[in-house]
Amino acid sequence: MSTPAASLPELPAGGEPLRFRPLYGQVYESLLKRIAGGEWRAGEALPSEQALAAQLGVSQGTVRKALDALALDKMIDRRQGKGTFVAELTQEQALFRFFRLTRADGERAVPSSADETLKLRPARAVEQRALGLAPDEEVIEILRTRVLDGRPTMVERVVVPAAVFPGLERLAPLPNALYALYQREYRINIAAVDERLRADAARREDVRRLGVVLGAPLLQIERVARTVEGRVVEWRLSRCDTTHLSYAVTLS
Amino acid sequence: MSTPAASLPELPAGGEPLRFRPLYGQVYESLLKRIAGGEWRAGEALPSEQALAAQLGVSQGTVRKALDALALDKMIDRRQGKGTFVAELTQEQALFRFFRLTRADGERAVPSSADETLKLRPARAVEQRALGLAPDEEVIEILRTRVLDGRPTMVERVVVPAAVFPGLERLAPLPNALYALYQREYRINIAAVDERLRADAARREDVRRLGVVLGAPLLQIERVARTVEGRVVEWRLSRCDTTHLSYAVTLS
DNA sequence: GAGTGGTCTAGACCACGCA
DNA sequence: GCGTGGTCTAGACCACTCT
Repeated sequence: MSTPAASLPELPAGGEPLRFRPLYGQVYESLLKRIAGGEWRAGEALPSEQALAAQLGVSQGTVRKALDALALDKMIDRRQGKGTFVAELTQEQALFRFFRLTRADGERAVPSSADETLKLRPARAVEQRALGLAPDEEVIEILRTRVLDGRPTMVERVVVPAAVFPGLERLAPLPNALYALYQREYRINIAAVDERLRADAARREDVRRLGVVLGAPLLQIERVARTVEGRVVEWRLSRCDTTHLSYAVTLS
Repeated sequence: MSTPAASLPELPAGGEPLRFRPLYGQVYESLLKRIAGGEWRAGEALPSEQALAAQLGVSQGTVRKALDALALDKMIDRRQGKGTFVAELTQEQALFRFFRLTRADGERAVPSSADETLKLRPARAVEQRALGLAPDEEVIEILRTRVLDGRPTMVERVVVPAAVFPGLERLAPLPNALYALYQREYRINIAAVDERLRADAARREDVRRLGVVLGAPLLQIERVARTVEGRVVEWRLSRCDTTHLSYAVTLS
């Protein structure tokens, strides 16, 4: 667990001769834990750089470097003249930050949902592996059709551990942006998602939900979503009709 | 053109009341131009921070901030104790940095090429648009089958402006990693690629090259590759059999 | 005007690579 | 042991937001 944080130098590998660990890295970890622990809620301001420096007994420059790293990792928002705030997923950010389907003209399409069903059931083998669950643990399955530009475009199956999201099945109908809900209702912040894409032929369920012909090529996206601490809290399988939309990503 | 650089604050929008521009941003631009202009070749060392600071008449801290930003944008490599070097695409980096196909176990598959053909021909409309070419400009088309784990997996069509890569058609057979070749032979550095993915049914050419059945679902990847200055110098269309591999990406 | 983050400087010291 | 980049500090001043 505990992702080394993209913005920080790599941690020492296992069994090393005890490597150097910079001060600002410790400040980073300390602040990260306090944020994750809920000391400040999403949207709330942290103490000022000066205050944190005094509190932690380090210079302002060191605090600044830790805060810069936290901002790079999207844990906080810094606003000149105002302060430093715990990052908040607005409905809009939650929709677009992890949603890559775009129209041919490059505009992001806004999804809505239809035919949503929720189920509480035991985890399947693949879900156990992906979510790191013990045998017999229960999951909540959300099955829904996503509509873009008025067309049913995507069949989405979302699976989360019931223990992590207790009572989620009673919150239906669910909002469009699940990750904002995770944050608001369960204080769980999705920090990154790993996606695996492949092409697959439409099955009967796809035909029924999307109106495509049997065997039509669909883009299948398998996703696991992780918190800052590296805990996997969601597994998701989406099957998309890419006739009018495509999955856009920039690699650098 | 001139991407504002991911690591720098946003540039003033058009027609603004003349906004503040930090010193380190100017240093960044200055060094970027000197690197792009070939003052130091790929792999060569830049002057030390101290030397640059003296040369530019700013403090070492300001130079450092500019160099940090350049490193973030993968323009330079910094090595403690050694120096600062213009980023170099090794054959391996070039292959993996922009290549997302991975095996089920998460290991990156190493591609090789087969059935390569090169052609010099006028640009088609779609290529003119993507590459920003004038009518009647010529392009070089590379058509090849990519083999992964011993299986023909991908049909790849690479199209580049003939004016940008003069004589490329005489360099066949081309190496596996084209971007290392672009850098070595033409001093063109690919900084980022934009990819658009969709699912499509296998056509006759796919059947012949990949051995899939007609209509089988393929993952189609359309790519444009950009230099640091934002110039699009390559357009690429890949069609992949994702039976044994998938396209993996992390969003954060 | 007070308070915040952002920039810039100058200098000390540390970790690392190499000869 | 020297030169490099990396860390840490202390302080001055600037740009921005709000009252």
